Parts: sequence; C-alpha cells; structure tokens
Amino acid sequence: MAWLPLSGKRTLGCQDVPVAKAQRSGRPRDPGVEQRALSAARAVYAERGWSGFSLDEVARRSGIGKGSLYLRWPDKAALLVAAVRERARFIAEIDTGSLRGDLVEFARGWRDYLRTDEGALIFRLGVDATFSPQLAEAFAEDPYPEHIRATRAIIRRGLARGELPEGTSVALVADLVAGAVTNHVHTTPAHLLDAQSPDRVDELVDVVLAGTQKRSEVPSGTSDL
Amino acid sequence: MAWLPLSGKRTLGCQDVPVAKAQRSGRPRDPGVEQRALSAARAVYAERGWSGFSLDEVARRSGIGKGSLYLRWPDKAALLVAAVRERARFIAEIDTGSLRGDLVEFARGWRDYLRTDEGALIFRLGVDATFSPQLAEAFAEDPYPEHIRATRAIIRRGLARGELPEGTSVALVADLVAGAVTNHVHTTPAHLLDAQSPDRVDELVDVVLAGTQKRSEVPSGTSDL
Amino acid sequence: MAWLPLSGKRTLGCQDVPVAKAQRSGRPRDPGVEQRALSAARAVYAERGWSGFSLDEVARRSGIGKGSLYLRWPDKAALLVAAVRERARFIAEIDTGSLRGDLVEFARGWRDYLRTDEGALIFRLGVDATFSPQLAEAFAEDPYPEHIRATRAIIRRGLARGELPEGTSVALVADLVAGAVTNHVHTTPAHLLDAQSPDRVDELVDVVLAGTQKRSEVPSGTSDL
Amino acid sequence: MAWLPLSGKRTLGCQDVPVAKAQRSGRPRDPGVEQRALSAARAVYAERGWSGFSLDEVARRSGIGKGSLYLRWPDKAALLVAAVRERARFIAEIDTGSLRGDLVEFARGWRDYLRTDEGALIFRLGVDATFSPQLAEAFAEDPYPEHIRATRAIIRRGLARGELPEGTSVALVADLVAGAVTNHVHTTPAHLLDAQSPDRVDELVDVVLAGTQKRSEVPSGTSDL
DNA sequence: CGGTAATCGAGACGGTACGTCGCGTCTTCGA
DNA sequence: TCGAAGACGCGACGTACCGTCTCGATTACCG
Repeated sequence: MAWLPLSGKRTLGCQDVPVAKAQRSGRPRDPGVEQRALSAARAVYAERGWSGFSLDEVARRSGIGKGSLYLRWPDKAALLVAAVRERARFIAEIDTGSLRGDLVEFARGWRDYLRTDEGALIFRLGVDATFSPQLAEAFAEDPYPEHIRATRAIIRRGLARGELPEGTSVALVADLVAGAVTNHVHTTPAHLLDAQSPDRVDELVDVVLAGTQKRSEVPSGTSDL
Repeated sequence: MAWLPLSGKRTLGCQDVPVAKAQRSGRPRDPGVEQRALSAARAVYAERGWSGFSLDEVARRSGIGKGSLYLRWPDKAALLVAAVRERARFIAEIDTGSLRGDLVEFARGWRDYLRTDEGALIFRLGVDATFSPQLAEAFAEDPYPEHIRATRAIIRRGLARGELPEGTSVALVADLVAGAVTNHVHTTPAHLLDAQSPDRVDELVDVVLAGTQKRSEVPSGTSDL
Repeated sequence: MAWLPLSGKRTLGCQDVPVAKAQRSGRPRDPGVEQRALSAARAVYAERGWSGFSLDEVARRSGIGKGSLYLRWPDKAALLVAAVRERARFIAEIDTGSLRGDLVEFARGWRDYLRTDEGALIFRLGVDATFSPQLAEAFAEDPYPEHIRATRAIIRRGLARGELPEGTSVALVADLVAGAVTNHVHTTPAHLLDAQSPDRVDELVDVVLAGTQKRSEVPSGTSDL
Repeated sequence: MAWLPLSGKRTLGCQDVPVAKAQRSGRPRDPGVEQRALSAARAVYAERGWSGFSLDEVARRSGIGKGSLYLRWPDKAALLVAAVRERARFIAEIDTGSLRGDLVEFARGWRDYLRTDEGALIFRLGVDATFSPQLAEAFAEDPYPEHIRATRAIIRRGLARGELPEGTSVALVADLVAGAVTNHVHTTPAHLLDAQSPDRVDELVDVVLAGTQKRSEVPSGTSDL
C-alpha cells in the first residue's frame, strides 16, 4: 500500500496555452517557472496562512515576475489550489487483502494527512469551493475529493469479495468512515489527538463494519420510532 | 423538540465596555448599531464570502462608522463570527424518549440545517477557523460546534438509560453520526440530496447503533472479519 | 521688483473636496500631507526626470500612502503639474519706471528661470499640455503661461505711458521678447549661456524697442518684397 | 524655394549593422520592416503621446516582432526620434534674393509647419529632448533644430550682401525671428491663428529688421530710453 | 546544392510602476 | 462619551510595458 504522488495527466488548474497541440510559436513556457512558483506558494502559505498569502511575496521569493504568474493562473486562489493539489494528490493504493485492513489503512492515512498542513489546506479548499464561485471554478474539474473516491473504491472491492452484505450502500459506508474520521480530527483538540492511541480510528472502522453486518441479520433494526 | 434560536445571554464576542459597572458617562451605546452591523455583516459574507468580506462594505451598507465597529469587535473576523453565530445558535431540545429517535431527529435536523444558508455559513466558518489564526482566536472561547455538543448530550442520555453498552465512547458515536451526516451533505450533489428518500440518514443511524451493539457482543475489536 | 511666489487663491490642481464650503464631516485633510507630497514630487522629479518620476517613489519618500495621493490628484501628471506650479508661480512685480527697464528685467528673469529645473519643467509642461489631453485638462484652467501674461502687462503699461507708438500690437512685442528669450535659452548650448555676458538679452530688448520705434517713423519699411 | 522632404542619405538613428561593409551573411534585413515600424510609431505617438508611447503597441500594430525593433533602435526613444525625424526633415531652400523676402518666407513656412501634425510632433520632441536624458541622447548627434539652422543660413547671406549692419549677431536675429514665430503659434489660440491676416508674421520680421537697422545708427545699446 | 548564419514573427521572462481597494487607526463634528 | 464620516499609512491586488530571451521558420550567401 502507499500514498503515492499521483502520476497525474491533468494540468491541475495551471492554465493551458490556448492552443491544444504542442508548440505554436513564440518562446515556449519554461516548465521550471511553474515548479518554482508552486513550491514558493506552498512555502508562503505554510508560513503565513491564507490571509497572509500574497502573490507579491510568492513572486519576490521565487524570483518570478508577477506577469509570468498571471500567465498561468488567473488569481491567487487558483495558484494556491494548484500548489496544494500537486502535493495533495495521492492514490490510496491500499490493498491489504481484507476490507477491514483496507479501511483501517485508509482511516489512519486520512487522519494523519488531515493533520498535515497540506492535508488541512486541501480539505479547506474543498469546503471553500462549495461556497466560493471563484474557488469552485478552480475546483470544478474534479468535484469529488480524493478521499471520497478512495474510500468508495475500497468498499466496492469489499462488496465484490462478499465481505459486505449484498445491497449495502457504498456511499453510506463511505460517509461513515470518511466523515467520522474528518469530524474526529476537526473536533478533537490537538493535544488529545497526539496522545491518542492509534486504534482510535480502528474502533471506528469496527463499529461501522459491525453495523453493516448486524443490520443484514436483523432486518429493520429498532425501527419503532 | 425544536431548533430554537438561542435566547442567549452571552455577548457572543461583542466586546463589553471596559468598565464593569453599567454606564459610565457620556452617550450610551446605541443597541441598534450592533444589530444593523451583524445583519449587514451576514449579508456581505453571504454575497462575497470570506475573501470578499470587507469592513468598509459593512460600514457603507449599514451606515455605521468604522470607528463604531471597532469599538465593539477587535477585527473583522470577530465581527463575522459574532454575526454568524447570532443566527446559528440553536439548542437541540431533542427528547423523543429513545436514543434512536433522538439521533434520527438530530441527523435529519442537522442535514437540513446544513443545507440552509445559515447552516452553510456556520459550517464554513468553523472550517475557516481551523486555518485562520485570526478566526480561530475569535472562535476559541467556544471551541465545540453546537452540533457536536448536541449529539454528545443525546448519547450521554442514551448511555444513562442503558441503550448503549457500557464503556461505549461518547465521542466515537458522536463522530460517526455527525461526521457521516456532514460528509453526506457535502459530498452528495445537490440534486441527489433533493431526490433522496428521507430515510437515508435513518439508515445511517441504524448502522451506527447496530455497530455499537454488535461490538459489545464480540469480545475483540480486531475480529476475524 | 521681485519674482514673488504668488499668494495664490487658486488650489492649483489639487482636487477640492466635493463640498464647496468649509468642513463637511469626517476627518479633515491634513494640509501637511499636500506640502510633503509636492515637495517630495519636486525632489523625485529633479533626481530622475519625468521618465523616472514614480508615484510609488514619491509615496515612499514622503511617507504618504498612495491612497492619500490619489485622494488629491487624479494621476501622476496632475501631481507633478501641481508640484511644479506651486513653485513656478510668480508675479513679475516689475516696475522700474521705464518700459526698457521693465523688459530687460523681465527678460533676464525669464532667462534665468528657464534654466532652473523648475522653470524648465513648467515650460515643458506647458508645451506637453498643448498635445496631451491628460495634461491639457490639468492645465486647462490657466491657458496662458505666466510669462506671457507678465510681458503683456509690462507692454500695456509702456503703451499707456506713451513709450511705444500708438497702435503697436501688444501681442507682437510680447512674442518678440518672450519668444526670443525662450528660443535663445533652448537653442544655445549650456556652456555658451554660462559664459555669456548679461547684456545678451539686453541687446535683444533694444532691438525690439528700436524696431517698434523705427517702424512708426518709416511707414511700411522695406516692403518691396 | 521649397520645404522639401529631405532626400536624406543619413540613417537617422537607425542602427547600422555592426559591420561596415555591405552584407555579411545570413538573411538580409527587410527594408519594409523599418518603414512599417516608423509609420506605426508615428501613429501611436500621435494618438497617445509620449507617455502612452508603447513599443508593445507599435509591434502589435505593425506586426513586427519586438526583437526586430531592438535590432534597429536601442530603445523606444530612439525609435520615436527616428520616426518623427524622417517626416520632419526639410531643407528651407529659400532664396528670394532679399533678406526680408527670405525671412518672411521662412516665418510663414515655419508658422504653417508648426501647425501641421508633423511640425507639432518634431517641435514637441525637441522640447521633450531637453528634459529626458534618454531622448536627449537620441537627439544629440544633431542638436540644432532644422529651423534654427535654416534661419541662420538666411541671415548669414543677408550679412554677406550687406543688408544688415556689420557686427550684427546672427544668433540674435535668428532667436528673434524663429522664437517670435514659435511663441506666436504656441500662445495664440487656434481660432485666432486661423482668422489672422497672413501679414502678422510679416510685421514681425519688419520690426526685427527695423530694430537692427536703427541700432546701428544710435551708438550705445544701453540707450537713454 | 546543402550548410551556415542572420533575420523574421511570436511571445515568455524578470522587473517595476500603475491606479484601486481594504485594513485598522486617527481625528474631526454634532448629538 | 458615542456615533457618522472619512483621512491616514500601509501593502496587496491584477494590468501594462520595458528590454531581453528563446523558439521555429525563412532567406540569403558561401562553399
């Protein structure tokens, strides 16, 4: 298993030159500029946060002209999205053989990732994107966050192997696992998260799995409301 | 039961006058100013989001001098937090008698609330607060979001009534229910949410309850699954 | 006699606050800002010329925010015009008693003034204003350059005293004196101007006066063309 | 006599290829490029003035690469000087036989030329050059404006023919005639210039000639007037 | 006739200034 | 003293140009 940087084919928000095919005319864009910009953007963001995230500073630090930045990204939000996504991209190449193993692996990875600067940012960007038209556009190409996609794939595999009762909703299980972990990280004070035994999220997965199992046995639960 | 606007006595971030005793001297503060400011702040935030949230605009719209705003809130983050919280406050006076009933009630209410403008605001603000030190500080006095507090209260009552196995972690169940609902709302496209049968969240609660039940039967969490 | 700074009543391009009468409301403009700005503008212009004249630099040097500058002048041209005019204003309070004395006084003063940084600028601004709509607007309130007005006044006095033949065109004499001096300064290399005896411009005046005198004697000159 | 466009052999600021001898190797320069560039430069300068004179715009309009422009002129000032001079060049081939005739011819021509777009351009450029070191350098090779040279030649001829008293300063007379005409054009509102009888400048010349004549009669310049 | 070398249009590059806008503070008047 | 108004210093925004550079394509000559 691994959190691998995505060998992505997508440009990730970095504006393509209008022409589709190879080089058109004029001096070609220096690919190094893009890399330096994204790296400087991450550095500035890490130091000063979003409110202190200034394109002027990115330009100053990377030695890139502002013009060249605006040639690639339409505004500072887009640059930040690209910068963070580049690193945030991973494919949960999780395959322990069992559903539980996969989910535990995922839950731990996601928890740790969320506590990372990059993870925190990508998550928040996802939320902001729901609200900000500006950000939403930058995010539009890829509406489903990576972690949601990853969980669903794992669950589908489990279903195929018969580890989950037939008819179990993939989305439902995914919401439970990913949502619970996210909620956990965002509502637990940092010092408690640090102190916490690693099996906190394991328990979480167990409850979910037990729940789906049990429900298939007792048809309609305590539905006497 | 009800989602009641809190008849709060708390000042909610609105700075008290330095002197402890009531009025000191000079012209007393106009209470209308506070209301107009908060209302204008909500309007601006809704229209332009955090990055476009400008105190100058709030002042312009409400006809309040910037001085008067800074007399009450230390910076624009504090004003926004106060503005959103004022409306967002509710107490889940949920008491159906059974744990499942309460949780289902809560899950439905939270789901609907999240899709509300106000709910979206408070949720986003919470996320923003995780990242902006400025906002975080404004949030610090009251770190736990309302919905988390509400869920925990419900679960504690259930534990007391013996509806949950002894030793069940309150935080864990709360994370599962609240997190799953939140995740559900934010990762499901709007049109699917609309079309969805109301018992989507009911199922969710059932799985969680079944999970906690089952786990108490099988000794070890790291089962043979 | 003297080249006196004009005790001007005009605001000279510094934008008035919209309201006509005294103070309206809000914090009043700091008059010191205007002074510091104009002075810094002159300094920057002197050092770097028009092409290096940067508002950013003026702001930096004077410790004034760019916002405050743009509150007063619509663009950098207007600021420079104001800065230069403030110093350039003079009233040729020339009154030696005789026409020749006045004209000589004026011619010397104008020659020396033109060789000044400020004088050179005001002259060039006047020329540029003939061509640039932007500058023209800034200059519009005062189409006649100061030196033209001054010369005409002197000549009119001379006419009144009978020192010039009746019917002599004021404009014609003014063009001759002011134009010749201007042309002289702008076409003579600097080192020659420095070396030159002061009576160079005196001669000039004498030729003009002699010419007007003679023409009144011999009706139509050598008009045999 | 005539105001002839100069059939100039001079390169006029257009940089020679470093090698003295004709063509070295490689593709020869396209002569059309130079013409298109100068013409576009004049158009841009006429429309937007010096401050709005942008090489990018010249390149865009003429369809010439910026590289090709910098191959020919070292900077935008040089391009502009070349562009304006190309059209502005004339040789005052004036020879009516008499000094007065020549001067009147010159004065009329200069007056009309100044009111021309081209004349205005070259005049303004000359003034700008006095102030912008960049422009001045571009002008340096040819410091005396065409009209000054022309007047001086005329006057020298007059002196040689004995039409002026011996010892009369050529520069002085030239300043008077050329300066007065220039001043006249630039300080008289356009509608008055239009309405004006053509002999306005004739008078001017007469005064100057009369003045020089008279002065030779009365011994001391510093007369008793 | 193929190679070499300069030119051509195009446009990216690092900079710097533009003119605008917002923050949080300050300073006035009138209530 | 508060409240409205708005000036203040600061600094980021996104745009436009400068003068340089690097592309591929073109066009002469030279061997």
